[in-house]
Amino acid sequence: MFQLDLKSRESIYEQIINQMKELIVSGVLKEDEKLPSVRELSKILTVNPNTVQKAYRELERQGYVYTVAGLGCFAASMKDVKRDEAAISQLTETLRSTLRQLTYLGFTKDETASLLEQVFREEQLKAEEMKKGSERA
Amino acid sequence: MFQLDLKSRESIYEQIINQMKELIVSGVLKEDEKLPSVRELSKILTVNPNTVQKAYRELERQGYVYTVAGLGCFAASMKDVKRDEAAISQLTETLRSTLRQLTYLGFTKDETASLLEQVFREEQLKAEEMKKGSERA
Amino acid sequence: MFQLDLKSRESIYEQIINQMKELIVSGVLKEDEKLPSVRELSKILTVNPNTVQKAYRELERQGYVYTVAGLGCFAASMKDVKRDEAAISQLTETLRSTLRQLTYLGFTKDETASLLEQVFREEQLKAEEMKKGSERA
Amino acid sequence: MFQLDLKSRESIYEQIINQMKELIVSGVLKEDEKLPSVRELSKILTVNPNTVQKAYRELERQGYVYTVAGLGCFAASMKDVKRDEAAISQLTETLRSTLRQLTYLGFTKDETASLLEQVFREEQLKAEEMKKGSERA
DNA sequence: GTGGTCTAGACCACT
DNA sequence: GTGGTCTAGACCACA
Repeated sequence: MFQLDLKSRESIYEQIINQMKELIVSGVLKEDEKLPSVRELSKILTVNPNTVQKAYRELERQGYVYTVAGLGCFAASMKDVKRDEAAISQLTETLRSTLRQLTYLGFTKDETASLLEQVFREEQLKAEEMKKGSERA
Repeated sequence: MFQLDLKSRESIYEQIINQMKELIVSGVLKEDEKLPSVRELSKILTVNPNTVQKAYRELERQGYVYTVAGLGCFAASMKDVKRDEAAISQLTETLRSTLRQLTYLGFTKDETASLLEQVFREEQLKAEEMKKGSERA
Repeated sequence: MFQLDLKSRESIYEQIINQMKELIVSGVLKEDEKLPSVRELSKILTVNPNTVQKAYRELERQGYVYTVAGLGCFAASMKDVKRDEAAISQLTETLRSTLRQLTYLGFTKDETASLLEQVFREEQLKAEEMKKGSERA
Repeated sequence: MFQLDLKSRESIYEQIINQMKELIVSGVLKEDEKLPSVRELSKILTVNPNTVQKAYRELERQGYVYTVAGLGCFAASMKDVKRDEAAISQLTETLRSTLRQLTYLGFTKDETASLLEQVFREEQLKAEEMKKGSERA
């Protein structure tokens, strides 16, 4: 279910956040479906509960999940996801920076465009597979 | 010449690296042209010399500049820039992740594509301006 | 009759307490009228009986209801409600803190005052409606 | 400088957040002025560094401070404070609930209004005193 | 059982 | 020195 890479530069709690977003957005976790509890997930991933907690808290702050103390953490409606300007402008800045880096490395516009196309296709395939996987289950 | 943003989440030495790359790749700094010394640049930017030092070392490692002991740091030939797979695969991973984040926020494929197109154009304009600016000088 | 919001940060038993107070103070529940039993209410609200139990205990402690063993829980006379200093001082502290937070967000005195006026009016309307509703019944 | 109440229902990191907001909004901490470091403040308050860190992080998220890794945490411009709807609607809800509680305790509208007036005046006086205190220093 | 807070350490990257 | 992340425990209130 989860793939953590301890060697990655992405911190553990960020990896948890992103993979959980993937599950929620792709619909594997339906609205109001319960997420694994903090302790449960921490055992599965052999990570400290605090690390999972940190991820869950950030997910709640961004509107992907909601929390009921004593009951657990649940997938929110996609309508509740906060599409705030700050997040978007930050992502476009990252996008800009990444594209710039690629041109520094000598990538032509065409090379970059085809790379983009490839990434797009891969993501789409991945999303479809996740959906099928959850439907089969 | 340099625009440092202390409030940015990008670390200072990364900002220096990226802006120096910009200057080299765009041709503002010609091949074999001398870069400002570590001390000089650290005074201009009012940052710690160690920070500039670190940026220069990384630029050298990536082949953007070369160092001559006792003389200073010089812009390398663009042929020397290491187009190493590691850097590229890391950048594509960042790209992939960024695009994913955008879809999480509800961006459709079209919206994302047009955002990309826009970023592309902006970067191209910026590059052209820098070129003109350095030609005028 | 009851509106529980699981997504709220107010705990469930607090929501029960507050809404029951509303019913008692507004007169929808007359003096000495029987409240639904713990089991009954827990089924209606689909919450844990312990949660309802806890709410009822707290309501009794504050003097809003009284319990007769074997018979159930009844609305107390409003004279019995404990207007204890502790509760009041805590509420004023909360009030103070909330108003402070608003000024932090840049609310001017006028903005805050008009917000207060609005909240006041809404609460009054709500109280009147509840009264009418119970008189019609 | 700081007054922590370990017995309070308000958690430690929330107390730190609120008191720091007070200092920033009242102008005791000027724009771009450095806050005490995480470790420093944790020693002063005899609290765990993680607790202070949690507070600082939340302050940054809300726009009251900005962080430069390796340098420290600095007071942000008041323009950067995020006046987002979520925060405001939550505060009005708290306001509503508090006023309701007061009416339950038998407070008349007049009593509540005068209480409000009093809170307002106290806050204003406090703000003026803090300002004078910091000007004297 | 659940999440929320807290302590007392540790290691890392950056300035 | 700075903040950022993480571990390994603990205690609390709530359901």
